[in-house]
Amino acid sequence: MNNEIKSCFICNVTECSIFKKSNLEFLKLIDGKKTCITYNKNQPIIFEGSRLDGVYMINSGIAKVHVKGYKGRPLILRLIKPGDISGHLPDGQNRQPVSVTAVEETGMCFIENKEFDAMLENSVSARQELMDAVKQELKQLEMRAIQLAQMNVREKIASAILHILKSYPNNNNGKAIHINLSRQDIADLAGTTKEQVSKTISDFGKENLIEAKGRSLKLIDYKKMETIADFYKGF
Amino acid sequence: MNNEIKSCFICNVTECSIFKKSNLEFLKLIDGKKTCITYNKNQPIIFEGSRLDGVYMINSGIAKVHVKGYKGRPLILRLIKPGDISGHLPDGQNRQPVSVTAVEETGMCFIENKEFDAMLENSVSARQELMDAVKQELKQLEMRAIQLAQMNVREKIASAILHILKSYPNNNNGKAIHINLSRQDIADLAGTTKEQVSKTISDFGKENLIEAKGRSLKLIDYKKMETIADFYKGF
DNA sequence: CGGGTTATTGAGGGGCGTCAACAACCGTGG
DNA sequence: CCACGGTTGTTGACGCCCCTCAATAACCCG
Repeated sequence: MNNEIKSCFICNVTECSIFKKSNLEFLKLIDGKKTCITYNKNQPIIFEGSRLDGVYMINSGIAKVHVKGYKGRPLILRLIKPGDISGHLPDGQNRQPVSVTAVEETGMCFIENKEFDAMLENSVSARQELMDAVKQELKQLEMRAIQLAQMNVREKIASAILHILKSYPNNNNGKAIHINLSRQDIADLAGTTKEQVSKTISDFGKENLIEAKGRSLKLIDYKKMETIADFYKGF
Repeated sequence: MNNEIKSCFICNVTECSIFKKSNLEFLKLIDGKKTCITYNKNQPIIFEGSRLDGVYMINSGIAKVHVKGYKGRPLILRLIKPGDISGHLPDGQNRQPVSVTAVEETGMCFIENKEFDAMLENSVSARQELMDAVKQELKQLEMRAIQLAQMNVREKIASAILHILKSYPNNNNGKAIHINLSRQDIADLAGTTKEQVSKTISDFGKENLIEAKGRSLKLIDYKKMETIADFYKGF
């Protein structure tokens, strides 16, 4: 967990959710105020229910957004990747509604609420971008609800795999990637059990849709996979 | 669908999501600009995918928020009641992400985007309240995701019934209420089938938790019902 | 190498979706 | 007013999907 500060001006994140239109003065302001933290694999970043006096931006790596669900069972709402924002939606009592945990080694930029709020106060476009990001989250959750309610296990797992692959960079160059997610994690993402995940992934392998062995995953037939998870735009 | 304008100053909605802290000048501004519309039972108000040049506030009645889900099957995300806002979250192409349909006769106040945006522009507290309302929606959707992913049918239907009753005024005075929702609607809310809803409601009747006959519904044992839907805060 | 975690695979059974038949309800028109 | 057809609700039978349990294999890290 090193703390080397990376300047916003050399930030390699091209698709940033809320600083897309920020002008130079703005970046300058933020650049001086933020801190950068690197989290290790499986290291918790935000705890559901805790208070947090600022906002995180993912700079590198991948993290999972999850909640403690019914009877304590975890549910992974989504994976987040560079450019995504986190911790910006505390509830009325200023508590975080979700947990965030690093999946791969993950670099985070942190801005204190004071600075963040001041920024929003002063910029119409920043407010606009924040609202757009939140809308995006709502839309995504809406899709999750549909998936969980109406898909069968096979379809849900196909969707989960596609979501995972989309979260990893270079996912479509035909190379196998190593995902640091257990079968249980995939199950918690798809809304099923780890055994079903094992069996279904094995099925997908036999059908030549993917090549999967343990945590190494390679997509072979993207088209067919999307057909199974017949899920247009989104998640 | 009459269009008589009701003044904000005599508005009977006590728990309004975004005008709670609005001062008098503010109400005065809005009062002149808004229009009021009454929708009949089952009448559509907002179409998913359509464009809408303003924002609705429910003034009276009940409406369902629903989406076209997987393979066209509907999913009801939630019921909304007086004080709730709607249509305020168009996506990037200015399209509505959800449909809204009147369940009971429903009175709506409509404000054009131009006025609404101007209001937000000018008021920190209005922005705050809008953001809070959106956060609330996110939290609620999060709960829905957990329900749909992790509860069994009995639990989901118990949750759905409690949600319905909470949406109706005077739900806890021990009187039967008439809900204009079909078994299919309840199924689309709970994430199951109409037959399961019929059977489970029948079970709940035998267990003396509710008295239900057709669309008349009376809650007998709230405590026990909540235990089944063991679902603390929220939905 | 060894012990603990994780993954795989199969067997078993129950929950729940599907189908079907019947009953109840509701608005319409004769 | 009753007849009637269409929609909605109820109930049971059936069967399959998928959860659970368990045993074995593979993997990972010290």
